Amino acid sequence: MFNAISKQSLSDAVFDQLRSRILSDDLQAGQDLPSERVLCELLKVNRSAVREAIKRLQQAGLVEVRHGGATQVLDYRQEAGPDLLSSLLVNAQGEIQVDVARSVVRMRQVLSPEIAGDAASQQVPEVAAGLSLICRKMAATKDVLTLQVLAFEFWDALVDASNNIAYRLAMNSLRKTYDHIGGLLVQVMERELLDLASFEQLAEAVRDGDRQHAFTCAKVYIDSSSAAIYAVLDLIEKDQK
Amino acid sequence: MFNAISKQSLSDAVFDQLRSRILSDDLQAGQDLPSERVLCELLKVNRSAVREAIKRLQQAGLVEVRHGGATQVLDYRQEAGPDLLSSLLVNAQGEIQVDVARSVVRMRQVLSPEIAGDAASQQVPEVAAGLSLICRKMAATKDVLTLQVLAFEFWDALVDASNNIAYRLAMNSLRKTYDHIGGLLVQVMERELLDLASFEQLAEAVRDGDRQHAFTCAKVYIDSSSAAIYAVLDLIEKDQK
DNA sequence: ATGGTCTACTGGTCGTACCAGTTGACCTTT
DNA sequence: AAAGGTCAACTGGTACGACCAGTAGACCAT
Repeated sequence: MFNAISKQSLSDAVFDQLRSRILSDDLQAGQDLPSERVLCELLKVNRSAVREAIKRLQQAGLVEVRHGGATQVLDYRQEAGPDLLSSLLVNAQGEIQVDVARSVVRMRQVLSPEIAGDAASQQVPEVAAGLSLICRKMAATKDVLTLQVLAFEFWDALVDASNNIAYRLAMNSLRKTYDHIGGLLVQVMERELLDLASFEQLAEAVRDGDRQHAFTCAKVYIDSSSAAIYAVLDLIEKDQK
Repeated sequence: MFNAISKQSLSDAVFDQLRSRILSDDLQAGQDLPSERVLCELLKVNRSAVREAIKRLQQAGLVEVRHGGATQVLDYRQEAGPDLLSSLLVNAQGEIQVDVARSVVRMRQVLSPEIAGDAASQQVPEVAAGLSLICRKMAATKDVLTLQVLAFEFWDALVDASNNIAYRLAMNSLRKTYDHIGGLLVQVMERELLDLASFEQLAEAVRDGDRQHAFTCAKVYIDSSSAAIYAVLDLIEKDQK
């Protein structure tokens, strides 16, 4: 398999560097960022590149910029949104931050049953059809990677079906975080992925509009899947010490 | 009371306009954005302003820009994070999007009990102290506005105590959405705000490390509070028709 | 049908000049 | 001493204009 060559513009590089300095407390909250002109000097790039990077930091809730005054570093724990999770997951040394990973898994664990329940109570026939289609596709393959993709599609469909834009956007952020370590998880979740019955049962509950049953099915599945991940995270944590 | 004069830079204005065009499907997903040079012409601003705005759109997950190719509008439902909620809440005509509001309230409703439960099971003495301090402050005031602020602080402390960065960042986004309509909610939630016993009970459960009790207390409180908000949203919806 | 190549686009970078808001030192005035 | 005005030296915001770099499509040679 080939991997796409990753390119990065200058402003992206500046953004990455500043972000990681902020997230690693190298630039602490309340502190002033060096002025744009100074940053140009330090980073040897044009001011436009610096400005574009700072705009993105601002958008991400990491800094506050005031015309005429200095640009201040904010407390990301207080200001930023879940978009940050994917960059928090891996620290500057490339190590996985286990506590961040646990947080993400936990949130997914908590939301998933509710999503399934809400989806069921919407009672949309097309959704049920879509879910069982995915189930059939899952039954037709034995490749774990394909299964994982289909499983993601399954949950994606459920999230859409829940008709809740907040769920949708939140899961988008969680998904992007998963993407960073998705490879690690394939093996871990193998057992859960092969457990087709769970998916079918859940699809059935949604078809029947049985909120409670959908909730329970989803909970059983996601709890066991989460437990498997937690176990791996514990191992990683021990390994890092 | 005085209100700060709101200023807006050009690139902010460009960002706002493009964003709202995207969110209102005026610029649909898959479509190409006009080229930067054309946008300059159309909007009568410098290219830097346009570029900074586009960088922010990119950061928000609304567009994909490819060097050499055209900049494409993405499907925000699939790509964006919860940061978007606050801009989705109010449409171009200034009307509240009731379904978005319902989504946000629902997500908060679902997360809150879990947050409380997780916070309780962390068993940190300082947290318990902080919570009861806030309770005492709440008992000492009868001003609803102050109460609301304190209530927010209370939940904020709980979220911190849950020791879950994903919860934290998600609630940040939800909070920013609330801020837009916070004024509307003060009266609605008056009854819940005055219900000090709930807060105290919850604080107690957290102090005792009683996960189950904390969960239940939080659920009872947040369910009734949510119900009140749903009722108002229903009214608003009827009013808009 | 494949692969080169040329051209007219697209976004990316640069440097410089100037506009606009903030801050603090300093100097009045009261 | 306190209030307010003034000015200089910062800060970020905007503007042009030039050029670099990647893409996509038309066209041509193989």
